[in-house]
Amino acid sequence: MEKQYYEQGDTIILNQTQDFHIQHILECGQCFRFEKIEENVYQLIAHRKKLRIGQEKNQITFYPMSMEEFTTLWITYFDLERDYGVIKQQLSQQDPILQEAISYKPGIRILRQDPWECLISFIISQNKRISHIQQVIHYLCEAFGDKINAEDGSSYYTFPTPQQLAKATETDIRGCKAGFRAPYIVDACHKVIHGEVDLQNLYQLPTSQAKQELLKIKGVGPKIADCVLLFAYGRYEVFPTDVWIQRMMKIFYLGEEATHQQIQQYAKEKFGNLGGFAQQYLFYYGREKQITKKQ
DNA sequence: GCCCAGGCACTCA
DNA sequence: TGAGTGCCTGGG
Repeated sequence: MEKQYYEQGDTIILNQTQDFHIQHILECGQCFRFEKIEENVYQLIAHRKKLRIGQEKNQITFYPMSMEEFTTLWITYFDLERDYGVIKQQLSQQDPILQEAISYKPGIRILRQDPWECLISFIISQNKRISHIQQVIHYLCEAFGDKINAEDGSSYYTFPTPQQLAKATETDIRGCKAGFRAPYIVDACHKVIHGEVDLQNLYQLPTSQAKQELLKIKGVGPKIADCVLLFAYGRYEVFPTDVWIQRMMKIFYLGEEATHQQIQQYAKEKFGNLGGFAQQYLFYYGREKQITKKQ
């Protein structure tokens, strides 16, 4: 992306609103530690920071933010160097359904999140609504993360590190309303701390091997592994297939009888390295419009 | 009160 | 190997 951002006091202003919509980015189901303050104004906690992101017609503001912090952390986080225009064009060209899904929420971008936080968040996500997932994560952060006092006098909690979370017993984690997922979180802590699953090393591995590593953790199946690969490791060729995506693929492309495997195979052939992006447009579209049968 | 939600593990054929 | 079922919890 061309350099379309500049510093103004303790705010960074981004003049690139074509392929960036803060609501689409945060509410498309890829991340959970955000809060809507008002229309098009959100608070986000990531990288141990809390920031306020506002979007008006032609500009997006990040506050509080220095140019240095923006360039070292947030350009990567928001994937700002990637030209989503090209991706959207490629996907739209081959398919009217995707074209519709993309034009419905054109401002989606795939965030590059912290693998550990992403892993735990998606373990929590099974059988839960987003508000509930957010609640459990909040409890975990409050109980085991660091409390940070912001300059404006407010405070917030960081996402607990594996070491911090490992101090929790299964009972503690159940106390955070994690329910049957509590032992899964304990297992994730154990395997990560003892190096049985090396999250840093996954960056170096081919996607299929990285997936095998993630699957070693209890409570992590193909869907959650794919979500982590996509939202933390930037493996855009994966196609996380949950119930919504399954519905969409059956309704729009493959028919009711299609198996999970056929869906994966079809997505691989059709979307290739853009599978992750296609998935996210389709998912958000389907869920928002509650598409549960052929229109 | 009942049903079910952005899956997974476990069991049993 | 594949299908069926239970799971914490809270919101509709």
